[in-house]
This record gives sequence, C-alpha cells and structure tokens, in this order.
Amino acid sequence: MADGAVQRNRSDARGLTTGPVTLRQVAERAGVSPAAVSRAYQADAPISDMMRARVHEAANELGYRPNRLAAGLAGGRTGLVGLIVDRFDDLATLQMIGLVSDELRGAGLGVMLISAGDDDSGVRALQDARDYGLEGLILLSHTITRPFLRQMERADLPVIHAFELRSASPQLSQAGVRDVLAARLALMTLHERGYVRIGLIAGPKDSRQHRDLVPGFQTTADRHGIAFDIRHVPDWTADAGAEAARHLIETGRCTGLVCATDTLAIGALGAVRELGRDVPNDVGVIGYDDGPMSNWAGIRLTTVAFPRPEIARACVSQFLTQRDDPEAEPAAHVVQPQLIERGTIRPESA
Amino acid sequence: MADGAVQRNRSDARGLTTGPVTLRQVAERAGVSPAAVSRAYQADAPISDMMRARVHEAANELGYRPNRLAAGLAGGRTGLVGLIVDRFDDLATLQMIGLVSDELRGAGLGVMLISAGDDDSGVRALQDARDYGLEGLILLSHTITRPFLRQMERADLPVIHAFELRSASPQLSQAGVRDVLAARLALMTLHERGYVRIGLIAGPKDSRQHRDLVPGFQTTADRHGIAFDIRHVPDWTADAGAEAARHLIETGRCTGLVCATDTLAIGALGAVRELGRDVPNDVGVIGYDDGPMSNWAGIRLTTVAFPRPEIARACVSQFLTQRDDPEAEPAAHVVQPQLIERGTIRPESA
DNA sequence: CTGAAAGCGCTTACAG
DNA sequence: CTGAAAGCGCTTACAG
Repeated sequence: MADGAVQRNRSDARGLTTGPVTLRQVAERAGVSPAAVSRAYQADAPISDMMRARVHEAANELGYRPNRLAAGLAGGRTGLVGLIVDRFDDLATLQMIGLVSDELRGAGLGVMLISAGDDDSGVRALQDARDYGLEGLILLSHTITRPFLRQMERADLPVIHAFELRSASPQLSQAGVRDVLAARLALMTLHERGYVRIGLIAGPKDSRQHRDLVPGFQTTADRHGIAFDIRHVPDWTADAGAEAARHLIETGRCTGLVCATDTLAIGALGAVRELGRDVPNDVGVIGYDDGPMSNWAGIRLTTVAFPRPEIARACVSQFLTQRDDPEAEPAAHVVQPQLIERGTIRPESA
Repeated sequence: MADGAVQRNRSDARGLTTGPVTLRQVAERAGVSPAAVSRAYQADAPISDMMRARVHEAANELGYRPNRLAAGLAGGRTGLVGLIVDRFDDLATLQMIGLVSDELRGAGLGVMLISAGDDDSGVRALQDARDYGLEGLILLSHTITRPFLRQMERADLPVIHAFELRSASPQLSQAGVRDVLAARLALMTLHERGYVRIGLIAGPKDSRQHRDLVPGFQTTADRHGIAFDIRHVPDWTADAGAEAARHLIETGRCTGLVCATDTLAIGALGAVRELGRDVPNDVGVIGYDDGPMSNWAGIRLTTVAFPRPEIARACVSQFLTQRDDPEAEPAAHVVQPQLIERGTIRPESA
C-alpha cells in the first residue's frame, strides 16, 4: 500500500498485519468473495449452509468481528437505538434503563444514551438520531413535556414511549400501565379495608405524569360514594409527599392515602408517623410504581406495581416490528397494574 | 444513478433529492471541494477562515449535519464512548450516569450504554468497543470483580474507572474518593461527638467496593484508642444494614455507627428505631455516599459525601487527555470526601 | 491553504 | 446461490 489512504492495519516487524481483522481478510482466508462473508453474517441472506459454515470457520480462526459502523454506513442499519432519559434521580428509571438495554442487547442492538431535559432536548435527540444513524428512539420518561413530544412526532423513525398510555399522539407507540386502572385498584382496596376518607396525593397540577390518576380516582369514588380529597404536590420529592399527607390527614381528615409515586408515599409515611398515627391501623398508605425501594426495611410499602420487565419487552418488540415493517402502525401496549401487598394497609379481614 | 448502489437519497416527483444532506451536496452548493467541507468541521484542520465561513453558510442553508458514523469509519474517530454500568438498583449510579453522560455530550461525544454483570461482561464490553469503534470506556461501578478488571486491562483504549481508588491495575485510570480518608472522617466525627463504641457496617467480605474502609477505620480507631466493632453485611441491601445495626448495637454495645453506604445506613436507621433507641441521642449514624435519598424527610442522614460532579468531570477530562495523547499515562484523580451534616448525629457541643 | 484521489469496512442490486 | 462492481458519507496523505 503506497497510496495515501488511512492505514490502520499496520504491519509489524515480520510483515504480519495487526489490528482488527477485516471482512476482506476473512474472504481471502476462506477463499470466497467479500460478498459471501457479508452474507454469512446476515440472517436472511441468500447463501448456502456450506458457504456460511466455511466463512464462519475462517472468521473464527482469525477472530473476525464485523465492524458495525461500516455495516451501518453501507447497509443503512446501524443496529443502534437511542434511549432517552430525562430524570436521573429516580430508581424506577434506572431499573427501566437496565431492563430495556438488556432487551435491546438481546436483540443484537446497541444502546445510545441520550439525556433530555430542557425544551430543546427533543430536537437534539433527533439530531443525535441522524448524526449516529439511530434506528429508533425509546423514551423513558414520566415527565415528558408537550413540546418535546411535538418534536418527537417529526422523527422519521420509530419512537416508543414507555410509561405513557394516553395516546397523546398517533405517531408514537407506547407501552405502559393505564393509570385510571391503577387509581381504581388502589382506591377500592383502601375502601374495602375500611379506611373512610381516602386522599389522593397527586402529582404537580401541570404535570403529564400520572395525570389520569385524578379522573380515575374521582370517577371511582363518585360511583361508589366514597368520601375523598385530592392534593397536588408542587414536585415529586418525598418532602412534597410528606407535606401533602399532613394536609390530607389534618385538614382533610383522611385515613387512607393513595400516592402517585412510591417516593411520595415514602414521604407520606414519614409524615404520618411524625403525626403520631399508626400505619396501618390508623392510616393506610398505598404507593404507585413498586420501585426497588418500596420493600426496604422500615418502609414495606403496599403499592400498585408497574410491571417494568413486561413494559421493557413490549417497548423493544414494538420497535422491532416497526423497524422490520415501516408500514406498521404505532401501537399501544397496555399492561395491567397489580397490587403488591406489604405492610402499609390493614390485612384483609377474614 | 443507474448503478447498483444503495440509494437512500430518493428523488421526489419534482426531481429534488430528499433525505439527509451529504457533504458532497454542501461542497457543490459552496462551490468548493468535499475535502474543504470536511475540514470546515474539524477544529484543527488546515483551512482558511474564509473557506470555513463559506462552507458553514452553505451547510446552514442546506441543513447539513455530518454523518458521524461515516466520519468515524473514515477518520478512525467515532466520537463514541462506552459507559459501563453494572447495577441498576442504586440511585448513586443513576446520578453518575447523568453527570458523566452530560459531561461527555458537552465534549461532543456520544454515549453508548453497556451493561455489565456476569463474569464475561468484560470481554463483551471489549467486543462492543471494537464493534462500534468506541474510543474509550468509562466504568461506573462499585462492585466490579477482579476478572472483569483483568479483562479491561487488555483493552487497547483508555479505560477510566470511577469510584475506585486503589490503583489495582496501572493500565486503568481512576477517579474517586479515597475510602481510607472517608472512614477516618466518619469515625473521628462520631468519636468527637461523644459516641463511645463505634461500629462499622462494612460491605460483604469478598467485595472490592469500599474495601479500604475497614483498614482506614481500624487504623484510626487504634491510633486514638477508640473502642470499635466491625460487621460485614452479606449484601448491599437496606435489610442487611438493619441486621448489622441490630448486631452491633445489641451484641456489640455500639452507640455510633459508620455505614459503608447510605442504603445500609438507611436500613440501620430503621433498625435503631425499631430497637427503641433515639437517633441521634442514643445512637449516631453516619452514611457514605450522599445519595439523592439521604436528605429525604424521615431520613436526614448525616453522611460522608462523594462529590460526584467533580468525579464525573475528572473521568471525562482524563479520557480526553488519554485520547488526544496516546502516550499519556493512566492517572488517578483523588477527590476529597466531605461530611454533610444532617440529623443523625448529635450536634457539635458549643 | 486547497483539491483530486484513494480508501475506511462493509452491503447490495446486478448478472450469472 | 455466488462474485465483481459500485457505492455508503466521510477523511487524509499527497501534490500543488
């Protein structure tokens, strides 16, 4: 090679080339064309079993691994998916990151982490998608804003939104729990266990996260004639949960508390105890999420579970179907909430 | 184009090409060579200011964005860094993911998420690094195993290990707090505040995480004649912390507790209260990490802080120096621990 | 400083 | 099914 090209495969003293093995070297070794080697690594390529075996043998001897960047550039499929995360203070998110990225890896895909946050993060994410040839975007966020969603709709690649189930925009796929059902489950459970006035600690008034908890709660309470009260928190912290709990208990005279997140519930639990009330005898508390923390000693929170593994699987499989068939419509995967009973409500009376 | 190439820039009805703008189109529009366009996007390329301006103008008119995959393939720099994470149940990790990825983005780098775990995850990470042309690896892990580290040492790219400060292997760079110093700080504080026997809730016996807490603690106690006791937990859960606290208080008669993590400390706090002891009057507790949770209502944990933003910055800048100068030696960035005083130890007597 | 040329490591119509 | 050829969108010695 006496030309002016980049030369990454340097030759060592003995004239052997070092550096990553390329497809061409495998082709030479196997005595086949480069095209054959390429085909041997594609599941549905027109290639005979014999040829495939021959290639893989040579590849193994050489320790060949296809360069996915080159493959992506040539074939248009980078095998890269963007994972958009906007909160870094919430265990549930972290757990989802782990689950989704494991699913993705399992499907042979690479995961690019994109952090969102400000209002322009949507366009930035889309730019990243183009810059790096991402094949799809998975949104892991409760707190997504409307402008962000609007920006996402302009993407010309599959976008799957985890957690969200409100069909806000028909271009986006979704996977998650229906909040209305969760609210009903929590409220009715508290009611059946004999708690009289039930309070809902809801998210911030303008928040989109768990927004449907409120109508679900209200409708159910009205239908069953259950006395209730609702308190919106200013933010999602445990402190805000504590403050709301104090209000609902002292001013609202509630004995049952449904909380929009486990974090809020944990704050509420602290407040209840500071007020000198016993949990679960005087006051019952139900959280929402089943975050990793809710089963800790001293917490043992009864909560409505968010089946994250199922949601993670749904996200990835939905991405796959949209990728493999660009005509496929976006879809919503509805997952059922489930009550995880621990220590913060009275046991079922036998 | 009547040839057999991939054709992603389709022409629409009016004969205009759609799809991402390419470098070639910018070159034509600006009336310059493709090489010039390429140079206009590289900070230290030999190009005149005028040329650069001309190119950028054309690029802006067209909405051009360089394809980073192609750039990586041609130039050998993909701008992609791998972030290796092995725990998805720990807020501190999540926070670091956010901080490090923001630092990386700030440096114009893309972040690939790699989840580790089993013993082969090291070689898998290295494979990913090659497959996707990663330029470096940042390890976000407390619980890294020795085989994993061994595998990492074989990497021919910069590897930065956050949290770890034991110079286990000279090939790896590190950024973190020195645990010995943290142990000393926590122990001496408890001692000075009048707690008599001080217990250390240490990590699992075979764990590498915070392993240096034990010698740091022991040495300091010996030197100052402080009575102490040490209890290793079987795992890092709050429950294990509670169990260890019970043992240290009841059997060991300790009144001061140093905990290897905030999570353990939170478990300990629960146990102390279940034992009917008052915090901080009867028993003082100090955590380690200052995780996002330690300041929650009902917790208010006094803890030794891990200055994560500083560590994140150090990781990225270390990566940058090693990338820009392949001769640069791996380095360790030592960061000072700091006591964050909240409600779980007695206030300083005036 | 600038451009023409060769090449990065793959993939995919095309023609056997 | 198989191979030769052209190309994906860039970058970088080389020669002005």
